Amino acid sequence: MSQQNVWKALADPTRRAILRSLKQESQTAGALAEQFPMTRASLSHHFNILKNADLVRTERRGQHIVYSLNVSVMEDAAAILMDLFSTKNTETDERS
Amino acid sequence: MSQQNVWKALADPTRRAILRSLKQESQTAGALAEQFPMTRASLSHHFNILKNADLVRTERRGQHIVYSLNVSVMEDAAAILMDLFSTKNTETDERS
DNA sequence: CAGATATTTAGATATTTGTCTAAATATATG
DNA sequence: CATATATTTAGACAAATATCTAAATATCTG
Repeated sequence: MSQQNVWKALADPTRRAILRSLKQESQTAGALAEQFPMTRASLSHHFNILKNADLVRTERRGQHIVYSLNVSVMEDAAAILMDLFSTKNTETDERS
Repeated sequence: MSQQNVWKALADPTRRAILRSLKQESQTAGALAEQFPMTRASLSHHFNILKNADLVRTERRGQHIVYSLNVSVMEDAAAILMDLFSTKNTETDERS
């Protein structure tokens, strides 16, 4: 997980909404898809970005794939976020 | 300030580095420009995005323009960020 | 005012991003 | 095995983004 991947993942409102939904309960890709006005293919793209940032995990259950928050990485991410706002300058973040 | 503007502003590593630098002290556009390997025009573009998110403020001082953190909005932004990670689902964030 | 310095704006361009449709893959079940 | 269901992948495309160069604007100073 690169920090940049996390920031990029969080920059999109659909992806933040996915995370908020998963915060309430783990769900299959299909269940998530019903909550968003776009194709399943588009959602799948967002899932990939969230997986790349290590913010969610997947587990196959029969035909379904269950998405859940990767809680420990969410906590890391929160720390990264907060770092930007802390008074001390500790983050070492490569420029692109 | 829309939330989306804040998230987008924070998605770029150069802009996060600008914020970290301003966290230490307010600086002129020129002083900031010396810290980044890109043209002043490109930096100016990033400044605009940060201003749009209301994360920084400007004050003209003679020929110079001094950039500083908009502390209260930075605090708001931190709250927005943390909301995504809290256990309760309170954020109401429009999808694009 | 004229020239120098500081910064922004305008316009061009290459890359990235979000979305779609169509096709592929994986699993379950009759 | 054949078909149905769930999900992902591939490929295309429009819009957004980051960068550059060149020009414009603003201020200071002799």
